[in-house]
Amino acid sequence: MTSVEEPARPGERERIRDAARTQAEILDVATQEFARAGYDGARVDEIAARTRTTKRMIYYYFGGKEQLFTTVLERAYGVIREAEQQLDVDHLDPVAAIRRLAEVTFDHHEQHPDFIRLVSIENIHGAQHIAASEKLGKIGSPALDVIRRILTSGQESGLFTADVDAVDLHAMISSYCFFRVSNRHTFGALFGRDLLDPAQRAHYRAMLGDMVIAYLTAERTAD
Amino acid sequence: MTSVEEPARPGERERIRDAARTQAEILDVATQEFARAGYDGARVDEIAARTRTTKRMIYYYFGGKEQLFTTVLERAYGVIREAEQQLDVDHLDPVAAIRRLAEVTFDHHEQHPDFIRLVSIENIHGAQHIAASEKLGKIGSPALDVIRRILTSGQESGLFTADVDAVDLHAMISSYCFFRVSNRHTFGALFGRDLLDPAQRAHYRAMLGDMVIAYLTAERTAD
DNA sequence: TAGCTAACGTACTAGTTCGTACATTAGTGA
DNA sequence: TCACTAATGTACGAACTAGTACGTTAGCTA
Repeated sequence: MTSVEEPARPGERERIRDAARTQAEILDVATQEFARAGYDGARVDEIAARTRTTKRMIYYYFGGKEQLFTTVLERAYGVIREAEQQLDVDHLDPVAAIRRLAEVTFDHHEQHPDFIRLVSIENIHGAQHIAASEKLGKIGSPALDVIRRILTSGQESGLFTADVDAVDLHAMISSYCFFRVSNRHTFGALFGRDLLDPAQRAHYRAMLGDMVIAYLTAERTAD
Repeated sequence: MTSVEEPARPGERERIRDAARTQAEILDVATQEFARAGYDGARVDEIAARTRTTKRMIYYYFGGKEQLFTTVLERAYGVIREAEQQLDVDHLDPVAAIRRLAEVTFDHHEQHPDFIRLVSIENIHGAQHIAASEKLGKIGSPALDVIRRILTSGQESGLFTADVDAVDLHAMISSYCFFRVSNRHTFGALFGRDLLDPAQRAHYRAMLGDMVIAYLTAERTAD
């Protein structure tokens, strides 16, 4: 979890009333509850019960279930973006840079299953909350800029032969990482293989990198 | 839709009572409703209202909402399996066969968005309905057998260098095809690109084939 | 330290939703 | 054609659930 709970730094005794802490606590629990049960399956009463505050405060701070979910989404996407901004691969050659990018994406998806579930849920609802959000609409993805730079560099040097742009490549990498987490349960039930098996982790991680590099550098028949 | 409605073959006048037809009609509508709104978002009353029968019959034939969803899933997976059984690529060389397999998978996902949504929903609920289903547990995938054959052939001939088994490759192909449909909305909202844009269809279809072939046939550093 | 307001809690309601008790009839087999 | 049962319709209830009216208080500021 991306818990923002500060366990009352020593010396600073915990106040009874703390708007920021209450909001953060609601968002933490709401994230779990929405990820657990989906939008309609989530219960506002359940979220309230698992915080130190009451349902009243959810409506006081967030307005309603719908806006609460939107805020949960906004915060979850914010975490991703922050992580993407940490990404520094400019010192690597294009092939190594792309592999590194793929690996970081792979790791990040694995480490944030709740985020994956929220995105799946948002897709079931046609991305209506993203559309309704001021914050989520306009902000681009830092990862996309990174991909764009690597891709240009690789294509100019002739290393990369594939006819793709940054968004395409991002979709390719994301689909692999996302599916592994989002479809873990049905895939496991139907094929008897746990895509998140720790023993297989390195294998799947390498597979992604190999796949992307192979695609980008494959010999193409001129067309 | 996989509508099973037989519009009363001429000469055979439509009976008032027809168990098979009633059940099929319920399943058709339930498929749409569950795919539209998710498990908890779906309304039993809404399903009933959109059939020519009543809610009473849903409980009469299926027992309840939960079992109805399970039956909907069973039928949806059945359709996929049937399609996979049509697949005949044994006359093609391994490279062409894999590309054909990828293309058929690509097409099939695109043509059955409701199925994709149902699987996404089932994953949100931890694949509990698949686990509860007698039918869904044991049946393997015909596509897997096909992949297994192609892979063996390609690896024996030295064409394929990648260290993957059939399940891995199936996951790789599925993830690409699945994501394109399942995450269409959030991806579109965030990156301004519709992955299902008809004008881009051929591009994405070729991209998948290129990717898989490149991965399977890439020159490997011996390890 | 007084008072003001943001922050909070309790108790309730209106509407919804899954599920069922009970009554009825179409169609079939003897 | 008669009786029997699978198939069907109506009406209702119990439980849940998002949201709110109203009252209270912690803690800051003048």
